[in-house]
Amino acid sequence: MVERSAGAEEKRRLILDAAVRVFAHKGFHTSRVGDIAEEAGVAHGLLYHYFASKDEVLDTIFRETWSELLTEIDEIEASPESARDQLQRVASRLLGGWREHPDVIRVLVREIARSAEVQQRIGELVKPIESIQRIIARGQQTGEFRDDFDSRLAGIVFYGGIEEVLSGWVLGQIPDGEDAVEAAERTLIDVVCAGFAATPAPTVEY
Amino acid sequence: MVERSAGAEEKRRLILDAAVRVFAHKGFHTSRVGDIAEEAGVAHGLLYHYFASKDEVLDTIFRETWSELLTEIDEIEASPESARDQLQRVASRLLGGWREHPDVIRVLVREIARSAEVQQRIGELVKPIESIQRIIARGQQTGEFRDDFDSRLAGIVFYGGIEEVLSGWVLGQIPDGEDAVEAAERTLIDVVCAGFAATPAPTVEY
Amino acid sequence: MVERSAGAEEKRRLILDAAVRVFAHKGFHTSRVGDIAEEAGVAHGLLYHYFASKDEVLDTIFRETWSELLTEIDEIEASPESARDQLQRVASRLLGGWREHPDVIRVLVREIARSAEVQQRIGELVKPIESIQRIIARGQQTGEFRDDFDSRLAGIVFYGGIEEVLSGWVLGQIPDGEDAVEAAERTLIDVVCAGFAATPAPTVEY
Amino acid sequence: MVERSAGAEEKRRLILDAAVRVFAHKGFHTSRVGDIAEEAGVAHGLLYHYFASKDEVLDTIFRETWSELLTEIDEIEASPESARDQLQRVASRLLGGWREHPDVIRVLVREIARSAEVQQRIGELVKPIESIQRIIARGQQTGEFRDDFDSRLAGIVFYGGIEEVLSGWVLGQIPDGEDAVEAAERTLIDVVCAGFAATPAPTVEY
DNA sequence: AATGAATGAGTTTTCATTCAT
DNA sequence: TATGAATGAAAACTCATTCAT
Repeated sequence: MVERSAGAEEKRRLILDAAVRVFAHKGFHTSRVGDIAEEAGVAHGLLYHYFASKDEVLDTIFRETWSELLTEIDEIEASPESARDQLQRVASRLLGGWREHPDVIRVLVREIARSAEVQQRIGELVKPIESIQRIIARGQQTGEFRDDFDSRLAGIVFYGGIEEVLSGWVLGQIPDGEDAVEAAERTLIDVVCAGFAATPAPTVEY
Repeated sequence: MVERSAGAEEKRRLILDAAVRVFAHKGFHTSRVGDIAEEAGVAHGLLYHYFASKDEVLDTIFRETWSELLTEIDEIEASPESARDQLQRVASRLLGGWREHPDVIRVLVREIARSAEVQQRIGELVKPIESIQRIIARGQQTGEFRDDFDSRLAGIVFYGGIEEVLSGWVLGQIPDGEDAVEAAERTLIDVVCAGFAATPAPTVEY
Repeated sequence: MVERSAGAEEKRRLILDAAVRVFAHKGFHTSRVGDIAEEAGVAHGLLYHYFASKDEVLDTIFRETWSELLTEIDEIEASPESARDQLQRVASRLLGGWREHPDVIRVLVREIARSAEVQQRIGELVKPIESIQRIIARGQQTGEFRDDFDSRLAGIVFYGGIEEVLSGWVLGQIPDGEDAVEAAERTLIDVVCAGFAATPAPTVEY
Repeated sequence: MVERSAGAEEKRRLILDAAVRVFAHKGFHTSRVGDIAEEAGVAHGLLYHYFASKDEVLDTIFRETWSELLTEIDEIEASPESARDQLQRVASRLLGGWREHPDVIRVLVREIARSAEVQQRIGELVKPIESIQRIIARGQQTGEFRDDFDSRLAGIVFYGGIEEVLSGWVLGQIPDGEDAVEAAERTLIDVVCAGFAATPAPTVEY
């Protein structure tokens, strides 16, 4: 990364933050470079001083957010806590992001998570899922979770639950209040982890 | 809706099917109207004989697929089966679509499900979630499920699990074999319904 | 001209009349062939059964109206009346067309009179002006009019006066009542012929 | 109106002048945006930097020309001259435009003056006629003109005469030499004002 | 660094015309 | 005759990107 003056770095941030807001509200493809520049209060030409293309702006948003996230998830995964607690903290981290940076989440969920284009450019997208899958698998090995289900699929289901809740907030389908995050987190963990739980498996009788 | 000759209806289908394939492979925004026409083997002008715009083609794809889906889900919801069985069948229907019409699912998942543009045009997108939520709530009322969790959030989590599995297939992240669908379905139901289940509730201690 | 069955001729008229209405309201370039067909209540393909192109429809409208007009003007020019009376009748004929076929006049004034394209195809457009110019010149020769002005220019001015009045009606700028036509005719003749008149200003008495 | 750099303003003019030439020779509807750009020697995209659409280019041409014209006509109307002299100067100004900017006149006459589309957008089109009508009416009040004719209709006739002369030049129907303008002006005033005149037909002596 | 004028490839859409039925 | 499905040339307009200043 090239060393830049403080003022320059400021402008870069300005553009990046503006891009997040614009992408969040209009979608990547529908957003024009001029929109971003206008939102940032700079001339659109300046964007090309800091980024090679509109695509690179999106990539950058993702990477900056994601790398931080990945670090934290890695730490959680490395902690000595129970699998259940680890899952809870992962969910908490992912859902909590919403309250702090809703627009960033909007962009991640809508423009990145399901886009094949970006998917190809960025392999890191699936890393959180992989962490979750490993946590579950470890929970199965330690006997904390029962082991009669596929941890890979279960990880996907767990992660999908998180993403859908985020998506619900993004699209305004579910109430998004002060304690909405906590409620969502609790429900998710309660329900899914109960399903994972080793013991008194529910006596399902058909 | 205008009455059309049989031959004309055929061409309309041709274009619609071609559009599904093209959107599935290149994404809506990246697909050109000419691509669709070429794939369908017709002149691009013909597309505008049947549809008002490229957008309307996407809308139509969604609506035709979705209305059929909604009918089936309504039937499931109205059946006298247990909540768990109903959920299983809903999941089965949603996941089963992948095997039968993968490209349609691709388009639904990538272009429609999370797109704010389409979302605004189409309120029906959330109906399956609502069905699921009602099924869960009813399960709680009958005592089949425990009632110490929020059925609305739980519905979202369940639906999210389904969508993420589909997404995994769409993006090629999880194996997609002959029995992948059945496996996914089983895991989903096993895990999540176990979490819902009334008895030996997990001893949650914070 | 090809002999046609009575029914066929009817359809042709239907289309032609519809075209007049449509051109009058939307202008030639802005009118689509489909608009004409719809207005006529036939399929747009049929138009090409009777006319070679959209252009030919406009040409036909012009020719059918104009040839009748030219015949009448020729008759007026050949009559033994005074120049002033001839001019009055020409003006009367041109302005009177408005009451009977406003849409035709609309099309003539707006789409044909000033269009270079049509102008080139149709030399007959200027024939009324030429008649007027000859009538004036003859009035000068007989001493009815003074001869110290250019009859060609005067003819143009006279004709221009007529056209502008029509244009005023077309564009809704001047009142268009029952007797508007007569009033316009009188003013035109009063004023302009008085200007042409050889001697002592016209004592206008009705 | 946005402040622009001198160089930018130059390019804007370049495009506007090119548009006048192109519209004058091919007509508005037949001219492509690319033609204008080519004539101006710029990329067609630049046109959209300065104007919102092809329509706006036409509007601008009209407005810029017309507002200047209206100012001058207002000045004439406000002058202490006789009605006849005022009419002469108005005619002179309108006809004189032809010698100076024939292409602008071509566009005004053919594309704007009688177009319903433009008419609706621009109410100012009729202002010169209104000035003429007021001048005539004032002439009637002062006794300079007889008052037994409708000044509104007379104004239209007068203006129509002017427009038709311009039209004759535009369409190449009347000779357009060095002194054609002066001749036309003289004939118009001679004839029409004589018709207006209160008393014994004008003894025109040069 | 910063601006915004300038470029032009690319896209949707329109619509006159043809033609099989 | 009559229909309307089918064609495809043409045109307006967009917008990411470049570059002179």
